[in-house]
This record gives sequence, structure tokens and C-alpha cells, in this order.
Amino acid sequence: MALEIPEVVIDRLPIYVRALTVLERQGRDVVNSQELGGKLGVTPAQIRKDLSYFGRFGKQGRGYNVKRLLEELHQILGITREWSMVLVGVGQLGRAILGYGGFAPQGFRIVGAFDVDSAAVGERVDGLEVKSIDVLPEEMRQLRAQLGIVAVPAASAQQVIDMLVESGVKAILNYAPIAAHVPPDVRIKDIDPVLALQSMTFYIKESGAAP
Amino acid sequence: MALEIPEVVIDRLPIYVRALTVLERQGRDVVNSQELGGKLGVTPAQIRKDLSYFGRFGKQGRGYNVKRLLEELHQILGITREWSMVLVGVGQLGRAILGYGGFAPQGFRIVGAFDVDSAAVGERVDGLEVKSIDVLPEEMRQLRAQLGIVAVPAASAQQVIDMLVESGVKAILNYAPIAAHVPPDVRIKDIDPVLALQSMTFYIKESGAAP
DNA sequence: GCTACATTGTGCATGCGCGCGCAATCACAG
DNA sequence: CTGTGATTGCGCGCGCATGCACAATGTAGC
Ligand SMILES: NC(=O)c1ccc[n+]([C@@H]2O[C@H](COP(=O)([O-])OP(=O)(O)OC[C@H]3O[C@@H](n4cnc5c(N)ncnc54)[C@H](O)[C@@H]3O)[C@@H](O)[C@H]2O)c1
Ligand SMILES: NC(=O)c1ccc[n+]([C@@H]2O[C@H](COP(=O)([O-])OP(=O)(O)OC[C@H]3O[C@@H](n4cnc5c(N)ncnc54)[C@H](O)[C@@H]3O)[C@@H](O)[C@H]2O)c1
Repeated sequence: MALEIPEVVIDRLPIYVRALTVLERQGRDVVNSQELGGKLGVTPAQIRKDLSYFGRFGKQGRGYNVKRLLEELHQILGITREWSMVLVGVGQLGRAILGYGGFAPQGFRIVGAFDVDSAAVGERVDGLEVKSIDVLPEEMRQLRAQLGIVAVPAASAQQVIDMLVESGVKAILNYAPIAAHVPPDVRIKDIDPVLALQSMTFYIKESGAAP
Repeated sequence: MALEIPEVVIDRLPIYVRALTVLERQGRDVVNSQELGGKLGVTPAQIRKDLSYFGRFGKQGRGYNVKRLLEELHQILGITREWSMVLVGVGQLGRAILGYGGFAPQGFRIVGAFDVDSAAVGERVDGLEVKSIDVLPEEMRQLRAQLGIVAVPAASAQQVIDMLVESGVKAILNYAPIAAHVPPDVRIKDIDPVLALQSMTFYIKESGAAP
């Protein structure tokens, strides 16, 4: 199979999905690569090249059928089905994640929440009962979640990630500020706002006006 | 000046900072590129090449002095000083951000919080009084914040970003799921967990066991 | 049905990031 | 002070992502 597809390409596809979803909701039928690129800050050639890895979805002289392209991208990314996720760490961030309404419409369902703190365990948060981290392995045998979200302090993160991997999770969204280690068959993506800020200050550090 | 430094390099420096900070706290004096690379999943050559853009910080036969290298990286990234940030959108996520203890130790201070909802305005959240979005422009004349955090719904995000730019903000951390437009002299980084999830499902979609 | 026009799909060249490999350099032991 | 061992700094080539340019192809108008 065509597994020579660059990872950068895969990372751009969800952005296309996001923009196309907006266009579909606006009732737009077709869109061309130039308009789409303008919205996203991507060159039209880039978009066409990216899509050409997977097939020929456009019509010359018109552009891309919004609905059709959206379906194709869903198929490619594997987001036609529903995905089950478990959350570990029901603290401040964990609660915001549980309450976030942005996952469900995209087919990502949180089916389990775990914490080590006995004060949190047993509590109901957004219709989900928080379970003890100790029962994660056995709970996972029923839940069969393929994705894990890690929102525990840095000190516990690697340990929690190991547990998730052991329980069969194949992809992890990690909010803890560590560089975690996972087996080659497990995907992991980190979200760290501090890293984002620290790389931006490099570019603006000369632009005056300290307080 | 040496402004030919690739952005990917700048994006890696904060990761080095994070790892070195841990080593320093552990009392380590020196570290070599191999050990550092092992921790971070980066090749030793990559690390040495990255650092060589900015100077010669290592000693042959020994490695890098942890404290010294950390200071150099702080200097390079512009994180020796304190940076002031304003937050717009004090909802679920905004409150988690305000309560997050990870910004202050790295020199990032939230000095203002704004919302449009009259129920939130006037409220004190983590020692900060939430102000109306209407007074953002005049408040900014006193606060002089260089960074902005956007945690409002997608529909309001571009408008809020325009206001921040107008008020002199030079870098924006955007949590809203949109591709925002900013002038060339303003940096912006997006944080979107859904995009991260959607790119990971591509790789694990065949690996069995649907619910 | 035919012509004019718009836009895709892609071969190809350019440029850039990555990592190899080695000489230069430093620490340390004897 | 000299030799040994280790690790950096960096020149260089390779590979890959990016974007140009054009032929292929479909649309719409007449
Ligand atoms: N709050 C934010 O906005 C924010 C933003 C980015 C990253 N983060 C990161 O997310 C993580 C959580 O942040 P937070 O603000 O929610 O902290 P928090 O202290 O409020 O929550 C952490 C939760 O994890 C639980 N926990 C600790 N060890 C555990 C273990 N071994 N197993 C299961 N649960 C465990 C704690 O009981 C607590 O409920 C931290 O690593 C933080 O750096 C937070
Ligand atoms: N909650 C999460 O974990 C999470 C994660 C990632 C991204 N996001 C994104 O972050 C944003 C906020 O999410 P949330 O869950 O906190 O939503 P929320 O509805 O709880 O909070 C949004 C807040 O923004 C305020 N607001 C709306 N328009 C405004 C305007 N023009 N000016 C100032 N304030 C305004 C609202 O009054 C509200 O308080 C959304 O774009 C969401 O997609 C949230």
C-alpha cells in the first residue's frame, strides 16, 4: 500500500476537513484549491498535491465537490466510525476536557475517566463516573478504547502512559509536559502551551516595550 | 543577523529547555548530546546542529554544562524576562488556563482576563477580575501585554484576534478551532486537540477491534 | 455539438532539513 | 607533559517536501 505518504500531509488533512465542514454548513457545493488555500494559509498547489496522494477528487474547470471531498477525507483519516477514548487525570484540565463539546461532533467519545485521588473517584463529571486508576486495566477489557487522553502531572505521566499502552490503547493525546516513550506501534501527540509560547517569544523578543 | 534559522529549530529549543530544567533540578552538571537525544527522541547530531546555529556551548570529551546551556537557551528564546499575557474567553477552558500553575514558573504571567458574558464580568477568578471585552482596548494601554490567549468559541475568534492585534499584541496562542488571519509581524500558534486526534486515527484505523 | 475558459493533476526542479562521518578539541590519567 | 579516550562542531551529501508550470480534462455558454 501507499504508506510512503509524508506525515506532514496527514497532519494537514484534518485542517482541510475543518474548513470543508464550515463550507458545507454554509451550503456551499463546490470549492477550488485557491479559495481553500486562501482560508487556510496553504498554497493551492500544496492542497492539490496532498489530495492527489489518495485519488482524483476534483473536476477540472470547477473545483472540488465539498460534500464528496469531505466524505473522502473522512474515509482516509478513518473518522467515519466512532472512536472511544479514556481520560486519565480528572483535575482542572481533565474537567474542561470532559465538558468540552468539540469532541462528540467529530466522533470522539470519552467512555471512561480515571484518577488516583480518592476525592475525585466516585464523583460524576459530565455524566461519567470517575473510576480509580487501579481498576483501569480491568475496566479497559470492557471499554476497549483505542485512544487515551493524559491530563495528569508530569511526574505521573510516563507511568500512566505505560498503563494505557499495556491496556491496548493505540494512540495517546498527552497534555503533560514531558517527552514520553511509547512502543513504535503506538502514536502519541503532545499538547503543551508553554512550548508554543516559548517558541513565539524568540520572534518577538526584540519588539520593544518591556513592562 | 542570522535570521536564516529554520523555524523547526526554534520549535525544538523549548523541548531542550524543558529537559535541561529537569536535569538541573536533579543536580546534574553536564549532559552529552546522546543522552539528551535519547530522552527526547531526537538524534544527537540534530541537537548539536541546532545548538551550533547560536554558538559553541559544549566541551569536547565532556558534553554540555547543564546550567550554562540552559542560560544560553533562555537568552536565545527571550525567556529571561517576564512576559505579560491577556486571556480572552473565561469559560471552561479559560478557567483551567487561569488556574494552570505551569505558566508562572516559566515567566509567563496572565495580567488580564476578558469575556463578553455579563455573568462572568466582574467575577474574580484566581485572583484576577474578569473585565468586559468592551474595555479591552483601553485596558491594554495600561497592561501592555505582548501575548494573547484566545479561548472563545470559533465564531468569535477571528474578531477577538483582530482586537488583540489592534491592541498591540505580538503573539497569540489560539485554542479556537479556526485558521485565523494575522498580519505578518504577529505570530500565532494553534492548539486543537481534535486535529491531533484526527491525524492519529489515520495510522491506527486498520488496527482492529471496533466496539 | 462545438468552442472558450477555468481548474485540476502531476512531472520536475529547487531548496532545505536531516544526519553521517570525521577532524578538531578538551579532560584526564599517568 | 604526553597519550588516550570521548564528544563536540560542522562540511557535505542525500532525501524529501514544496511549489512552479503546463498538459489534460471537465464545464458552461451559445
Ligand atoms: N490546566 C491547564 O490549562 C493545563 C494546560 C496544559 C497542560 N496542562 C497539564 O495537564 C496536566 C494536568 O493539569 P491540571 O491543571 O489539570 O492539574 P491538576 O492537579 O488539577 O490535575 C491533575 C489530576 O491528575 C490526578 N493524578 C495524579 N497522578 C495520577 C495518577 N498516577 N493516575 C491518575 N490520576 C492522577 C490528580 O489526582 C489530579 O486530579 C499537567 O501535567 C499540566 O502540566 C494543564
Ligand atoms: N474545553 C476544552 O477542553 C477545549 C479544548 C480545546 C479547545 N477548546 C476551544 O476553546 C474555546 C473555548 O472553549 P470552552 O469549552 O471554554 O467554551 P465556553 O463556552 O465554556 O467558553 C467560551 C467563553 O468565551 C466567551 N466569549 C464568547 N464570545 C466572546 C467574545 N466575543 N469576547 C469575549 N469573550 C467571549 C463566552 O462568554 C464564554 O465564557 C472554544 O473555541 C473551544 O473550541 C476548548
